[in-house]
Amino acid sequence: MATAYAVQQHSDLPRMRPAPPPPRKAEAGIIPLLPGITTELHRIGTPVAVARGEEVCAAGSPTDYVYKVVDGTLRVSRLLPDGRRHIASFLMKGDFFGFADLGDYSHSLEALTDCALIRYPRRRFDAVLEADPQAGQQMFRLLCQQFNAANELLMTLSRKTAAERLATFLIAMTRRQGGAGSRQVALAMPRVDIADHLGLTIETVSRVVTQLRRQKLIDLRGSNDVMLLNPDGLEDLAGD
Amino acid sequence: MATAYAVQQHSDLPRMRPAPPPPRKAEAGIIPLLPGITTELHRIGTPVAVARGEEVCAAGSPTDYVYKVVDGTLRVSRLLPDGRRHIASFLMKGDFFGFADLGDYSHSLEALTDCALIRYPRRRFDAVLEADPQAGQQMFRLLCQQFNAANELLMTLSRKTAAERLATFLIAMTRRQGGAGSRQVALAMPRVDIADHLGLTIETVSRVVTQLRRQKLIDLRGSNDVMLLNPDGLEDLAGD
DNA sequence: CGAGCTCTTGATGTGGCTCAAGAATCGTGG
DNA sequence: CCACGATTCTTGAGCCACATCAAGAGCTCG
Repeated sequence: MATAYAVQQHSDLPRMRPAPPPPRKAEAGIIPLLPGITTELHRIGTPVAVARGEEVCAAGSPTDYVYKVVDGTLRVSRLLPDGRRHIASFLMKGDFFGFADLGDYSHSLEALTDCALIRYPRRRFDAVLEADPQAGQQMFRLLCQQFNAANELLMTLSRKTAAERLATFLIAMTRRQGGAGSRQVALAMPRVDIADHLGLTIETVSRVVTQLRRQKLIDLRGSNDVMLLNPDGLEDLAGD
Repeated sequence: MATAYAVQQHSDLPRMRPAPPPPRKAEAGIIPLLPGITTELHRIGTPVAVARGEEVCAAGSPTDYVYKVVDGTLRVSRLLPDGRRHIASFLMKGDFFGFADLGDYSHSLEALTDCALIRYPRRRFDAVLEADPQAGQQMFRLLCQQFNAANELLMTLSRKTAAERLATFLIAMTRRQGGAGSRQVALAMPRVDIADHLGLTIETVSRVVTQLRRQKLIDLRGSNDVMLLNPDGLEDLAGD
């Protein structure tokens, strides 16, 4: 489960992709922040600031902490030995990380933007969950949501076309960022992250974006600022 | 979230695949079975027998029950409106179904073999989880496992080749069925289910099986009885 | 023992990947 | 505020892994 293996190329494997450059290790500067948690958890959390591009924790390292996102966007990713990458999810305000991992983190957590997090020592976190049923319920519900999101993505990756994947992604991101009726998204992640999330390449993502634009389903104001011109049409394309 | 939509073909969508025939509805015959659960849960469970091919519950129907598998193998699947299918997981002895779904089931549950299940009324199930922290913890751990399995599959579907996917699948199934050192699997599911699990077609699965056989990585005794001739080689191929 | 599956194999097609330039965009320092 | 180097994004040409289409070959179970 370690991240940086030597490359052991197999005879007929796809050619290797250079692994993305390892992000700088987070300095974990302590900043003052109101926790805003409704349970016992707020007593054991420490506010932490993380700069854009920093790695908060590495896949394979021991799960010493659980994190809650207060502000900013992060990516949850994992590498194959030869550098192929998958981004399991993007985390935003209110999302938790690390409480489903047992011994070690299965994924890395990296900041896409400057972020404000709250860090909970794992042992105490577990202790609170045991002692406070309220908190336990809340974490259980949260884990359910994450599990359901993972299953959505499974359907998307296993059976949808590139255009359907992107439509699904854009709708989901728009909802998360602005609520149900919203028609605008400021995507915090570059194309390569979208590609690695959707099981595509940057080029394909780029091509599909222009295709959706030509079909008047979306419009761009700067490459990461997306406007949904025809949400119903997009939804239709996304399927289910 | 309903299953049987009218087909609304989009201009340039992939051609439709005929939806798999709807399985017969389960008769849910009550049979005598020892529950074998270590918590309060055993008091509210009812043994249920389900015949091969029957649907235990349908995607989109209300989550009236949670199920535990006592014996047999089932598939957890979901359809796109045009019939494309994904199988999220296969359930075996000890696995639970339905406790992560909120209002309605997001997936269908269908028996691949004759099965023995235990059925828990959802309301009472939730009540037990609230009252019995022991049971709550157990379900939380179980959900963690399912979540981690889903993430494994995400990595597989997003970035692995057909051969790597099948190798990953065969190793996982072998471990689940016979433990770490085992070298044999009796696959309970037909090729089409493997294909829908791994995001491939039957033909590709079939071709990869023969390819792995030619490479002396596996051998078959009957099309569903697999022997791992070279587990390390397979593992290598599976990656990570 | 034969009807209906499921599985295998072959021929051909194609969606998305790879390789290769450019064009925008973004930081950064002068 | 602008120049410019670096990064990200777009676009094109060609290719390849896997899908599709089409037969057969085994199984399985009345």
